[in-house]
Amino acid sequence: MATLTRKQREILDREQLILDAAREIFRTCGYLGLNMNRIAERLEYAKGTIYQHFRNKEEIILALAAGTLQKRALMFEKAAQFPGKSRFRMAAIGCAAELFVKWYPDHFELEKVLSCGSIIGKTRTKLRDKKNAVELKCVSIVTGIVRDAIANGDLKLSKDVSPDHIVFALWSMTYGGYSIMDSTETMNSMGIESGFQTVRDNNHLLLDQFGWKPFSSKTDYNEVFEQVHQEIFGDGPSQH
Amino acid sequence: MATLTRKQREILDREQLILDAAREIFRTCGYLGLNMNRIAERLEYAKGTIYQHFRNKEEIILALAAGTLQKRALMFEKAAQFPGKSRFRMAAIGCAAELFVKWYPDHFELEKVLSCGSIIGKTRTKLRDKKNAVELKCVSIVTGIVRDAIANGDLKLSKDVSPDHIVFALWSMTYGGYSIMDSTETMNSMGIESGFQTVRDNNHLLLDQFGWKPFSSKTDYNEVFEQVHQEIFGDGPSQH
DNA sequence: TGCTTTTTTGACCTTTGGTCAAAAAGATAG
DNA sequence: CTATCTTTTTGACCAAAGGTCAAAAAAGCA
Repeated sequence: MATLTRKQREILDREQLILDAAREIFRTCGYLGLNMNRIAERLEYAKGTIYQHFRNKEEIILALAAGTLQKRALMFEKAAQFPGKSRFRMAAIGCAAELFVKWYPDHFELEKVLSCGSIIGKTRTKLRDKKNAVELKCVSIVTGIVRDAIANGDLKLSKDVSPDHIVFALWSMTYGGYSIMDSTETMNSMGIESGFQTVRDNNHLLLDQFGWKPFSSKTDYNEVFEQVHQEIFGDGPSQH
Repeated sequence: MATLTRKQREILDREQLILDAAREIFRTCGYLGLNMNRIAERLEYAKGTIYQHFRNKEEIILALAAGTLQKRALMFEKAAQFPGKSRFRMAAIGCAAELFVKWYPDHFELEKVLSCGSIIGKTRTKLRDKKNAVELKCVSIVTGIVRDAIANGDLKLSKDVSPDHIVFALWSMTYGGYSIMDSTETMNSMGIESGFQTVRDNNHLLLDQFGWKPFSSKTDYNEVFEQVHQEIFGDGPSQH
């Protein structure tokens, strides 16, 4: 039948409770501190019950990452709707990406754990695909903006550069920059005042070089950033 | 006294044996598959003996990473000595970085594991500092080339850009690109033929934008890459 | 050779991931 | 409302792995 029994709904709700508890534990205790006993204890369920929802803690972590990634996809969607020139919309994506790592700092840690081969290897393909689908969505939103820019003449690509190439470049720069910022001591020895600002600048440098108008010499993209920040993301992370 | 007893030398040598065994196990079984019992068993030592060298498996992984990083520092040193224009020397660094990840693919996996807060947190500051020192060495070699370029006029920086800024940009792009390449399924859905080539291109795009001469429109940097490859790294990874 | 110091060993303990038969709760039929 | 069947929950149990340490073995020394 279409509707769920009361019990079935109860079980479904519990899944979220487990994830909430797990996220909290992961946030404070990290990968090694997160364990099934602790989750069960906190929720006052038996350990076996947790295992009915998730095969192991790695799958819980994967589900957590998929959850925050979903939020990023929503943020990207909102950003892509920023009215105005294509490059402003791309700047809005940059704003979304930056706010995302600031709003959900634990997501980065989740990603790092999941990037380890032997850890992600414990999860089922099916669940990984679910997360990958969300990630692909983020990518395709960005690619869409690039295509729009080409379509309306803001951007003319030389024939050895594709839209995917541009997306890959921005993604590399942003992901790499954030990674270095939060996991390397060496960063502190370098004379970088604000890592976030530098990543922004570098991305705009790239977009200039690709020939995407208007160039950053003509437009103050920090102003655009602030505008996007206020108008689109002014209400902070939405918790639902 | 200055010289070591036979026994002391034996112990010192054993440290390397442990690391060799651990590297092999880590390579094939990853973080979760590496454990003290297995190392001890393989070397026919008691577990307690392993613990005399390393406090836990995380410190072994850290030592392994420091080891390969040392090789990278040596490669960077050789690359920096490439004779010719400053930007060619920088291209040589790019070549070194690319060959490094190809020659020592397990290093990347080590780095990913160590980037997890709760894992790196189990290691002593002293050991982390040792690894950081090597990393800083790599960075300072690159910074040195940037300074040389400025000194001889190949590169004129606008005053809102520092040498560290350039190094950070290149590092972000390269590290980010390699990360995405080897841990994201989404990469496959994108139309990137060769990730390595794209990272190279993107780095040169950046250097062009920073105004570092000669520009990639004037010079075929793939040729420079091949030249560096042959002349400096033609003999493959040196095992010693 | 006998004593002291250093090193090695593996039994032992604890934690944690993971399983499963039995118990409890819930649904259904008479 | 009761008896029966089905689903869900439980926590005792097991195995694997991290980590410790007192006793044994080896090395150094006079």
